Amino acid sequence: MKIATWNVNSLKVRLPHVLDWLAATQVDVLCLQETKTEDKAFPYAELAAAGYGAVHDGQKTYNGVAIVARGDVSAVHCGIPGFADEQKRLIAATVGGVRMVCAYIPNGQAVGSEKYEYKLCWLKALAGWLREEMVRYPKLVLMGDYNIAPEDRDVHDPVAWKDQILCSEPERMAFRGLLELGLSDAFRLFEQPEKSFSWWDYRQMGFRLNRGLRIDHILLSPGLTSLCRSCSIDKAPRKLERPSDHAPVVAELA
DNA sequence: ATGGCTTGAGTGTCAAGA
Repeated sequence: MKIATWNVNSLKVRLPHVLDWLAATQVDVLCLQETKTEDKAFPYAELAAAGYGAVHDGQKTYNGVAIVARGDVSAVHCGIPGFADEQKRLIAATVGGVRMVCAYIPNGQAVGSEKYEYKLCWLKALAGWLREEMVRYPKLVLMGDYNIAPEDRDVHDPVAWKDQILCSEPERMAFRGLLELGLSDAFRLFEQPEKSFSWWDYRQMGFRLNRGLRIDHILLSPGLTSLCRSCSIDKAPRKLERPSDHAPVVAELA
């Protein structure tokens, strides 16, 4: 089974890229973040024509998450149980016997800001819920836009980014907290090129100069880690006209 | 340079992203 995560930064704008990419890669499950659309405008028909079902939890303008998949999608759940949140940032569903959790973790804006506190609270609630969810579902994958670069090697300029948003120690501690639940970073199970990133700023030729961060991740429960055969970042869609600022991350499970 | 792009809202120009 081939699984992937992609922050598309508006599904309305990026739908042609998504459809082309699905056809080219033949992934079985694709988690989307920042659809920026309400459910009634979600392109269910276009995806169905391509052979994919979908579940979506969205809102106008901001956020919005979806799981696009071939085959049966069951036991759909939106949001973190017990954590009241207006923002549509998490959707979970079971596909092919695997629990797929698609998350758009808050950006945090600036260290010390109100949004930063919200981000840390959100991560704490996520970890608390996942601890139980992993018992219920031994085969679980958490994928999405984490808005955290876990280590300095995930940052093009670690000195400039030191203690900045996406790289601060409390954010990295929260990421390690997820690993301590038993989750593994699929990307780091394999040898990878140096300076591998999943997001590049639109400004200042960020992509051409490879000034990026690795903030999109696929984390696997122990029951899936042993089945993971590969994990990579596909930079091809980032090179297209009017790209998302994020590239998809793909993993293959036996 | 709290800037530099891009998106959605909505028709002015701003909020938000990362």
